[in-house]
Amino acid sequence: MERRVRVRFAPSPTGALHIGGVRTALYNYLFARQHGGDMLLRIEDTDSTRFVPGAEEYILEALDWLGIGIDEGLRMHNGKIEAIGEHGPYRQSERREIYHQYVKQLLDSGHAYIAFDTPEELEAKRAAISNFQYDARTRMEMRNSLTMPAEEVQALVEKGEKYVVRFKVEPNENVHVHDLIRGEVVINSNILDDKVLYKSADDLPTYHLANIVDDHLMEVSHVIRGEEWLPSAPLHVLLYRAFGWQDTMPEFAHLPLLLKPDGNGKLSKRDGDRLGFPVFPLEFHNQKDGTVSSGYRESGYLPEAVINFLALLGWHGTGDQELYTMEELIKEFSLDRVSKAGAKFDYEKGKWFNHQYLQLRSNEELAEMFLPTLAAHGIDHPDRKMVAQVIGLTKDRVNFVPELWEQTNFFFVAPTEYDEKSLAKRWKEDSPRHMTELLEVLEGVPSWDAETLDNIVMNWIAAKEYGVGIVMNAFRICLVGAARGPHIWAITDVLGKEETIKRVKDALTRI
RNA sequence: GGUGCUAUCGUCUAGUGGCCUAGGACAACGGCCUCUCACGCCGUAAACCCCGGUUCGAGUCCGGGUAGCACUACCA
Repeated sequence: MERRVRVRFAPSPTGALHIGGVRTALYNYLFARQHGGDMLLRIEDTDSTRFVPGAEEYILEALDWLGIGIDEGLRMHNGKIEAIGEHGPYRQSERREIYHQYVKQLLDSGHAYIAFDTPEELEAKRAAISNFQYDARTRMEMRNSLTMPAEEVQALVEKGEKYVVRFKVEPNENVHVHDLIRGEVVINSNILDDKVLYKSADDLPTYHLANIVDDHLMEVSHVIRGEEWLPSAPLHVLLYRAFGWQDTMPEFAHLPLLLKPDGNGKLSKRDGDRLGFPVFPLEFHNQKDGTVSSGYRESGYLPEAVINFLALLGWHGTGDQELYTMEELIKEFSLDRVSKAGAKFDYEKGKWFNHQYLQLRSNEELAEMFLPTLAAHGIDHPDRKMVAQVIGLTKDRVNFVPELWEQTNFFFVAPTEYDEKSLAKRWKEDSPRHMTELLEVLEGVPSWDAETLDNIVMNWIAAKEYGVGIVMNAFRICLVGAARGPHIWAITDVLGKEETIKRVKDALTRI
């Protein structure tokens, strides 16, 4: 019996979507598309205390920007959140009634029990007994429905006493988890504790319960998530069994973690701040703590570059191919080609990917994207055609759109200062005389195009037996302010005759 | 501490017992191109964690060790 492939990405709205989460979403998406299945998005907001306003919108917008399409659940559509599908609601905080009946089912079947131990009591217990664990060995010493008379439990519950529902893990059983990436993982149930499944304080389940109930109800066929979930996978298997859902239990695949570039450990928000690169897809203004986190989009990354970069962090195709479109990824992606070991986040390679994709964009498109940077430098209403033209001359030397400014600024603003190093190396004793003569040559050209200029100026240089390098570099310094930039006739072409001559004259008075 | 996962150039990785004299990419370095700076192209350097075992043969399989990471909440 082949089940329809249905996968889900289920983030918590506790802040900006971490880049590792983006990769998880991507792999889920690729898997779903490849199998002609469904990609669901569910919001796991069962921890009311960690909710951050705007986070949900952020997550959906980020996926939308990256082109990770959602078939069911919550998604961004024309800037607004919409819910689609038959299995809603898709926010766990809106599914309280659903969870109630499943908590009751577990309670009634004896797979779970009510516990009244307060957080303080548990803390005291942990302090008193090293390695204390709420499990088969200790639960009979605690305040719960297994140790208290039924009437007392009921009285306390009715009185409004805060309680939790714990899963009753049967001891000494080897639980097998089949993982699509790692193979068979076996854990003895003795090391599992009686996990809290539901808390009456906010009338919400914890992740473990909500996750299993929702995946079952939403008919999820494959759970593809980060490796940090591997240790709790046996608990989830036990939960499926307790509900009697083992026959439709999803397949599991635990993805390797994204590690920090230096040293080891999971990549975190702080690493981005520390090392100077974004760890979030979009810029995020956290309304809860007032912090601002930089994003890939705002840093000038192209979504297709981020996708390609992320896809290869933990996955590799069969050949040497490194550049993949989303369509190619969908075609080639395979869980059994996902690495098992964590991948250090290589920001430098990310830059290279962006460089590659930047070259593929048209000059006009890049010009549009460059406008805000120009505006930031006081260039408010530039000639679009001219902007596209100078981008065409310089885009192959940048990794990001904003970097275009350093390469093109002299096209927009005439130099007033001249780079000392360039001067020292390229501005010789004869340069003022050369430039004065060049001025006459330029004034006399019949046509201001690259070919004509090149012919006339090169002939003049040859006739005078000047060095090409010495004249051209001095000329370049006059126009650019330094010994850098595109081909000189490309520059004069953009600048035009009048401006070119003006810059040479100005340089003559200033150097 | 306990449990689990993992281990190839600095980094991402190819490798599924002989095609491995370990391949590709990023970064580094050198050269070419050239009016400059870049881009690009060409090239150089750079790795199988250790110890045993299986086998005619091990980067590849097995065991042990070591190391790294994750988990160990009324967070996800």
